[in-house]
Amino acid sequence: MTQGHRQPTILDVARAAGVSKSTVSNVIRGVAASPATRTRVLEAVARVGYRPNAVARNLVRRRTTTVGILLGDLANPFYSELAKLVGQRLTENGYATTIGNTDGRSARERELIESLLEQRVAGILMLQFSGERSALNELRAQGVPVVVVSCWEERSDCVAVDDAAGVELGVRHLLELGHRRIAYLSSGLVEPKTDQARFEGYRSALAGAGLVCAENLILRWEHPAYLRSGHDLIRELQRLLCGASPPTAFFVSNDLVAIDLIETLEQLGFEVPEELSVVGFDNIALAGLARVSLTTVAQPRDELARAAVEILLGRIEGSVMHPVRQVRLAPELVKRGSTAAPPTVSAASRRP
Amino acid sequence: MTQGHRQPTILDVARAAGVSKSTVSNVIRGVAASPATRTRVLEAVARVGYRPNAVARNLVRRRTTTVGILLGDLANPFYSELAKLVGQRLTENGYATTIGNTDGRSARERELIESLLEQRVAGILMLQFSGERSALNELRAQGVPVVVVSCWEERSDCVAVDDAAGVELGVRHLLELGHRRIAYLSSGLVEPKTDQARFEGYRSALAGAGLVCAENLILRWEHPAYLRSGHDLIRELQRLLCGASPPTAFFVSNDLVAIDLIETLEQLGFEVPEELSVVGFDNIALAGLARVSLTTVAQPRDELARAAVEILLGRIEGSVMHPVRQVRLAPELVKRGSTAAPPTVSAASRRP
DNA sequence: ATGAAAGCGCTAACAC
DNA sequence: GTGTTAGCGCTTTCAT
Repeated sequence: MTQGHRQPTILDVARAAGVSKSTVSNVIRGVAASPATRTRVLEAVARVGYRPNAVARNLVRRRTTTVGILLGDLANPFYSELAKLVGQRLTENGYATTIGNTDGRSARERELIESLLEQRVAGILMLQFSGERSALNELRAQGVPVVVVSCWEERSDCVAVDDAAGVELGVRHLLELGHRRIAYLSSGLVEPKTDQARFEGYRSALAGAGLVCAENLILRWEHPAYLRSGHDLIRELQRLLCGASPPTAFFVSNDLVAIDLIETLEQLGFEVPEELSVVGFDNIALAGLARVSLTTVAQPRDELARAAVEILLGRIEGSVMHPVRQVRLAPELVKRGSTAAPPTVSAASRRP
Repeated sequence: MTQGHRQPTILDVARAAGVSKSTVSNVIRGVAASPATRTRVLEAVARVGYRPNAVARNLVRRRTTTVGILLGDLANPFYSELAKLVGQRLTENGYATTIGNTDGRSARERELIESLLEQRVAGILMLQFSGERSALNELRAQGVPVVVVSCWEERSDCVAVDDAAGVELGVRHLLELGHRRIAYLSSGLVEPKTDQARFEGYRSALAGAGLVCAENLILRWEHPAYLRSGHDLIRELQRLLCGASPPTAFFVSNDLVAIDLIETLEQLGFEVPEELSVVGFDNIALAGLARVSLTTVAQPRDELARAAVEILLGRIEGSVMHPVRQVRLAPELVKRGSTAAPPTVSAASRRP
């Protein structure tokens, strides 16, 4: 039992079973084994308490079965929910996962990629991507498969929702409710590329209704922060609300900030949805709570995870040299209690 | 650039720099190097595009710098928030993390541990633990450090909040508000051990006020489910609410279920906190939203993570043979809007 | 079906 | 300070 505290190796098993190393190896991997020796070896394995050393195996096979998952923030439900799904699928396929938080900083992203490369991961799933060209090049040069998830990236395999179409769904819903002055809100919590695509959707949806998007109805900030966290943001919001022709609704580029907005608006004395409507993006679990009840554009997380893993494993186990594979999924509008018809003029003017 | 697609090894660098393998190794590890050769080697590293192979290093050093994190459910904010903190601290200390979801199933837990052991992780952090004795024994036998986090476990290093004290805080708050009939609710989402400890806290707090805990005010179910998910659970809840002497308040063993309870109660036509008060446990971010505003017993997640990592690294890097280290942290009550004084009799009888 | 032998890419004594 | 050497524990030809 206590044998100097060296873990038993395949050689110990071989000796215990009276066979050679390679025979043990064969038995363990389930190839070429006569029933007789098979049981002998298995017994020996149990007797000495042998457990294969994956590190050694990985070295000699020159590949691991670990995939790296890079994400923005594990405390953000959108990422943790997605990470869970992706991890599940990976496990089912015999892969282990190692996780890294970038906190939205591209320096951190580089470090993490570097580390994953040293670990010789079989592939990488980027649930958030800074968009840095160099990172992608590095990975391509190393021949490590990558798929970018939930964020469109032409230069790489990727699977994402159709951002513009999603926003159009949301904006059109607001238009149908009768809103004409719809504000757009976004924070650095979503990647610049994604935000840009969503903003385009917003603009084109307005254009489709013969409306132009007014500069003073747009509020975007770059740091990954919430309204609550910065007083200047709240001031900007107030300026927006008290301008010449204030909005009657908001489209917000992700649920977390949408919820943050609702909190802030209510704190400022506005009622949602009676006075102001709010639409989010993502459909995180939180949005579905009765107390929150956020109307939002749902990303099909399950599909996202399924497609991402399928593409990644395809690259790892086979056709690395194939053309870029990109999947664009359809978003869906989930109507809940944060949207309603705009207040009538008389009701609106009743405000303090 | 394209060199038959074999990654450059330390030997390639050695040749390129005109030195031996070990000199390169020395430079990379930052030991014994004359400034002259140092730069020569570093140049060669850059020229050939060398990246150390961690797999090979791990094999020869007979240890990795990866720690395994086992948790119940990544989609549960309590775990994902904790996992983030723990991962952060680990990264700061040069460790990578690999994550595994047990989904609360102990079979899955065993599989994951087995896999981590094969990967030869340096240590394991169990953010949820089934309590299975055999798992712990196995790990001890392998000499792999483990610390159980947020769940008390005498047989192992662990750091957790004082569950009983936490519940007493919550129950005493309810008592002070004037509640006398306080129900206890818990689901399989929290480990049996933890639930037991919390239940004891509940009982002792009641006893401290000269109250006995009535059987018909207790609702516990074992599967990790929500009220919403099962109609029989809702029926049981209704039975509890319509009994001879119904509760005026609930203590719930975790926030997710507490929020679930509030949703269910409101759906059933009860107002929270006007008719029924609810106290949770954990203080996940969600609980702090104005729309949710859950009074709850906070676990100091930051402290939990800090202590857990400190103990684990202590074991990994040093004193494996020391006596069990256990840290019990003090919980804190966070009063919010889900608790209030019980309704007066006349108000109560006004119910439909 | 089984065994012998040659590494995988690196570190760590130990010589020089 | 630098080079030589002997493995780490396993897989994988290649003989037998």
